[in-house]
Amino acid sequence: MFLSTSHNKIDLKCRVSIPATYRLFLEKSDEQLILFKSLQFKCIEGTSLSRMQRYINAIDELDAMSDDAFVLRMMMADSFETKFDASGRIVIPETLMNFAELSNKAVFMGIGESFYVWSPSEYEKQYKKSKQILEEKGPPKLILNKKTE
Amino acid sequence: MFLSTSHNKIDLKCRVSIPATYRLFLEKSDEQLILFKSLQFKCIEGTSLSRMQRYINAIDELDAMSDDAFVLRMMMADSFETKFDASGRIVIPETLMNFAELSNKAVFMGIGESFYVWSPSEYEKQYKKSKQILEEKGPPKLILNKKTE
DNA sequence: TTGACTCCCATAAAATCCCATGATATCCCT
DNA sequence: AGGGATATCATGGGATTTTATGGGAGTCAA
Repeated sequence: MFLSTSHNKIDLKCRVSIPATYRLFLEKSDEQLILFKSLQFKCIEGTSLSRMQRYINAIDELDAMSDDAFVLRMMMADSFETKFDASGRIVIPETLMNFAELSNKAVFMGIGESFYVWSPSEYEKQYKKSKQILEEKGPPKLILNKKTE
Repeated sequence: MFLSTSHNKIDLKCRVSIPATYRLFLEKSDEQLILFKSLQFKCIEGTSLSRMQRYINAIDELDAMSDDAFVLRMMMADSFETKFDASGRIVIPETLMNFAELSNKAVFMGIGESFYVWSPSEYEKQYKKSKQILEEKGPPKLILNKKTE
């Protein structure tokens, strides 16, 4: 499970340490790490290859000319399979550095099956936004054991 | 898995470097590379021989006299089995160079089980279109209800 | 013998591996 | 429970390998 948040340094070679807990989770389940452009936010999203596989399979099930297929294919094209060096770091591809406007700090935010990588400023912005929504609307109504057919 | 995008040069002998990640994927799974004319776009499509086999099987399940079967057989006829030279390059057959209107640059776009090879201008067009769809319609439904069973 | 194609070698730039270090965190022994 | 010993983590930088690309020599066929 990808959980908790940590602020790590990006060095001149675009290397960052993946939080050890994330890395151990991937290693334990013998999974490759995939990084890609978030479709919703200005951040990188990280997840396991097998989870990404689900989206790849979906492409074949859609009408090849459909809008969803278009967007999913582009998502694959903007994805990178990465692996750790001996000390648990990955290199963030230049495309993704630019997309998420990263320079020398990355905020890792675990959200369960995947995690986000933000620039510190973008992270702050999102964090404040969620706090504000919470104040205005109160806590979300969560249905924990919803039936998933 | 064919993922990510890269812009490679086509030299005077019509040679291009296949992105190393694609090549390694094929070598690791001991697969031949097949190139053929895309049925949907003005680009070359590349995939593994075993996936091509699935297309062939699909034809057998169609009415042999149908238009679909006819078109698919034509596609087979324009397919090429290619192999790398010692430094990981392939030669793009002239038919395919013309079909995709390639000259001296090729954009490799990995979409999972296969990849596209575009001319830079055609790639741009495709890229912009998907971005526009994303803006107008938002991410595909299956991204939004990420089931975490 | 003239193209067209295939090997083979060369190279600059980039990616990756390898070793080192200070800072934490964890263990273990009394 | 204290406190030193040990492991782990995040980070830095140099050495090595791989990648993408160019060009020439050999080969085969018509």
